[in-house]
Amino acid sequence: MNTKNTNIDNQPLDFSLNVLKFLTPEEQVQIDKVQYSVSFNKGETIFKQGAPMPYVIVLKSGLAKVFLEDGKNRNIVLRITKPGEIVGGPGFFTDYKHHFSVTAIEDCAAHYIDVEAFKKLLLHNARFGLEMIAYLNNAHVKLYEKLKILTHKHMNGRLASTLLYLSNNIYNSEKFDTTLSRQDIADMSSMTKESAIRILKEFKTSGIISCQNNSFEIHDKYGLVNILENG
Amino acid sequence: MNTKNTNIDNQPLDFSLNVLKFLTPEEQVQIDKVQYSVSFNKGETIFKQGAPMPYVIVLKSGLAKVFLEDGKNRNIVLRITKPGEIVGGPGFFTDYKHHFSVTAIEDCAAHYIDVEAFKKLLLHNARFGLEMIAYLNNAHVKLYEKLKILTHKHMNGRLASTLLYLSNNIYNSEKFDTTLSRQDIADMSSMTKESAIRILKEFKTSGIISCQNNSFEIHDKYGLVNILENG
DNA sequence: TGTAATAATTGATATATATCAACATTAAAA
DNA sequence: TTTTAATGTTGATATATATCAATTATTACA
Repeated sequence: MNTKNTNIDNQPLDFSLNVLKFLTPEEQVQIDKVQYSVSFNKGETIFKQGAPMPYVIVLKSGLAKVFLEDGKNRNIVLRITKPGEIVGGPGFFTDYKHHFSVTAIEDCAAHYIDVEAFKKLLLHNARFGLEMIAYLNNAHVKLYEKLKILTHKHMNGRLASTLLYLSNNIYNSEKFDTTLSRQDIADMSSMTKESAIRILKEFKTSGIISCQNNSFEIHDKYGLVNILENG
Repeated sequence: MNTKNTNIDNQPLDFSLNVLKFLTPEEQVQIDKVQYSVSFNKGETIFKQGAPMPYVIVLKSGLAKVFLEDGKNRNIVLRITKPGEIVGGPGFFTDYKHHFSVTAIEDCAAHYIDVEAFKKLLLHNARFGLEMIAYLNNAHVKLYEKLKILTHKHMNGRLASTLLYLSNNIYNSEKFDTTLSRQDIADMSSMTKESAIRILKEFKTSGIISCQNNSFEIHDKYGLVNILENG
């Protein structure tokens, strides 16, 4: 954290963005009082796998990578998290620890919500709890997809999947600049950065994409889908 | 399904086993009325990935494998499910479809609970909902572990992990007979059956385990842990 | 019980992927 | 700007793992 971290000019939560919209207006006022905002610079750690989790975090602006650390030096980037998303992970109501790390890949702002206050809301508003279950289940299904891709697809397919994810889910454009490094892209695709670079070049040579430094453009989305599905 | 499938002599649910214990006595009576029991022979499909999910299932007896199908011919066995465990998967409150398949690996009996009745309980009993969230989060954390092992460990480590899982979590003994085939064990470890067989032989030769047909014995559990952690 | 079908095993080989080392480029800092 | 550090790129090589084909053991079943 740095000097930008402050809750002096605290920003209100945007309740339209996520399951928090299922809170009653009174509950929303109540939770807005106990939350506070923190800013992070690109590259800063928002929280760290294994650390205790006194807060549920809702990203307010910027992008962050959510990743598993394996104790050695290889990471698995599970997803990129966007504004409005709840990042607390499955730690709550189990061991109250974070089970993944989150690092800002752009300058970020995040709301911190006390986990006990959050729990109280779940205990008093069953509808909210139900929506939370739906939200968690959704994340769970996505993890199954990831597991299938990472274990049963070859490198080309895995990298195609990563590019499609970035284009469709994160940058919402066939053309995007990213602050992700080649290593990050490799960590999203479960391969070494050397392999990621080689396959990017292959894709470039075959005209499916173009990329230079941090600028990417997907020319043939169907081609990528085909590589993902058929090898 | 076969002639054993019947709800004529319906068995009552055992509420001590899982999150259902957080239901009130009245709710337990209510849910016991709408549930019914079904029996499956070894090898029978309990439910199938992609199928609609009108029921949450609680295994009553026997063991079943929970696995992802990738559309081709390779499966990922996520876990073995035991009596008392809720098997409904993350389909509920998302798309009401099953996101994995479940097949009996022994003769099984299962309780079927109407998913709408289950949902109603969640809406009326927030405590139950909270425990359900904890339960789902727990499953989520385990999936992270699996993801780490399957993507960052070599075959020896992955197979060691599978053997430890069977011994510690399923059969609760260093010595166990299993109804899992070599292919199942391979599917749990994300490798081909040929590779699984070769590594089992390696483990046998080095004296860490012995196995013949369906009988396994782990002689050096610490050795397996070491292989899992260090290669 | 004998026979067919299924599962387990082994070996030879091909392929996918990581590793290592060198070098180039870009970004950061003084 | 110059220098340093970090990141990206390429090629050569080693290794892990899958595939294929053949053989044997086990189970189901007529």
